[in-house]
Amino acid sequence: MKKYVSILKRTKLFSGLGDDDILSMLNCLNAAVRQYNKGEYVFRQGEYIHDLMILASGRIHIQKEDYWGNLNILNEIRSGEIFGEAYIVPDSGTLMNDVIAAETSTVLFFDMERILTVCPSACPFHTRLLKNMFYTISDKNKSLVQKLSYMSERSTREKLLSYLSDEAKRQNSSSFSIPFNRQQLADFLSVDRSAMSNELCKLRDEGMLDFHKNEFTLHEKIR
Amino acid sequence: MKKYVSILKRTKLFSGLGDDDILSMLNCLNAAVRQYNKGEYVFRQGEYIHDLMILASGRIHIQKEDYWGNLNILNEIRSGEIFGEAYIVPDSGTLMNDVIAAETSTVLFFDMERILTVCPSACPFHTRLLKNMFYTISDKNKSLVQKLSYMSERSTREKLLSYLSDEAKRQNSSSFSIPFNRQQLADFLSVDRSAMSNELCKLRDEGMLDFHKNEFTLHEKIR
DNA sequence: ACAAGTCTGTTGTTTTTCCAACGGAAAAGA
DNA sequence: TCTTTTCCGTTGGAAAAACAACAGACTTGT
Repeated sequence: MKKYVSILKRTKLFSGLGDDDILSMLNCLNAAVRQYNKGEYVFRQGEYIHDLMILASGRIHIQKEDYWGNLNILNEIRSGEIFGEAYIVPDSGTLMNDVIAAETSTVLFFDMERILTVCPSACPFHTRLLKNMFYTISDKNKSLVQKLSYMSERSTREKLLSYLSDEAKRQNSSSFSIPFNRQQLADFLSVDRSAMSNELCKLRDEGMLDFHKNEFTLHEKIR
Repeated sequence: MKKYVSILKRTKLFSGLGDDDILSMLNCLNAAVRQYNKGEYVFRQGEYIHDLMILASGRIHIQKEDYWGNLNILNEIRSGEIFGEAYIVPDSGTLMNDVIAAETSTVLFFDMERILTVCPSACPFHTRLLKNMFYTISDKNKSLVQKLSYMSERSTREKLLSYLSDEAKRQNSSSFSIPFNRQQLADFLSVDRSAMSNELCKLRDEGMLDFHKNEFTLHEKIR
């Protein structure tokens, strides 16, 4: 278990905790580890989940296969991120998606029940962990709502505007950079790249904004 | 405060707790109440939020106004639901949306810091509250991810298929009913009603599914 | 410095969605 | 029962997005 402490230290869930604290908590929380090879299933649609997982290394895909067999990749979990947090409710039903290792991955499992129940020995850092966990889930929630607000726009143009508008707000400046290239932005907003590129240039020609690579500048509306 | 206990009892956050427990916890958590008239702002974009809110009565809209002044209603909070849970992270930045009373509303405010810190008097039901809160947020998270998966489909047809497919899984039957009429389903999936209606009929004509009003039946793919 | 590969804008065609409008069926109300 | 309203499917034209294909700019690696 010791070798995972340095990894866990850098995750949101264990931030602010010392090596010894983490190590003692791994016992306290009854943590388990498992390795998965590329392509191996971590969970399958229909299973019940009782643990919270942290991906210690590797890359994991949350996939969905619909009634007629069409496959879709919903989310990519990267090293240090948690997953399964949406299924910690006792009667939340079975897993809707498949969870598959996209490359060789190491997963840590934590007993949810233990995390939520303050341990009898009054493990002193449990409170900190609880807070961190709230923050992590709450943060994930926030970004989900935001993404939802972009995707609920009807047109590519409006999706772009709402996303860029939000980024300007978030970075508190009408000039800002985004963490995507064009293809990634298109995937993020679920639109066609070339159509999006086209729309971006129209917006530029109309004087709404300017951009150079990933640097964007929004302009005031002229009245 | 007493008059709110009966309302709170029916919320997920306070489920499983007795009247006296709730009342003592309202003190423990330093709860505050405020009334809002229709059209009044509860929060404005740009504010910092430190509390978790429960809507005791009324209806509240989470709205978004983009950089150029276009308005969008993102979410409707109904009586008994929580909101603001996405902003409990200390450095989560300022609120991205406006929060407005859609009708006369009563809002209860809870100090987040107190909820997350086990109170010194070891308030015996605090642990239960913490669990409930995890469950509530986690549940919200789950439904957000699901909705996101429908909306990330490119076409109306695929949005319908992924939603209906999921409902069939969830209700564990290829025959099931949905809680929407056509217009509501279209709003939920962010598509045009008539186009969606059209697509539904095409799917029916192709033998993929059948429906009568809100009752749907999915058919196996013929190979 | 050169070659190979990636990223981005552009264009024309096909496909899909949006929009407005209408009529029939069902539901709600008087 | 009769009227009014809501819901739903249908249609045709306008608008937008998807798709395929390509060329120039920029990167990367050798």
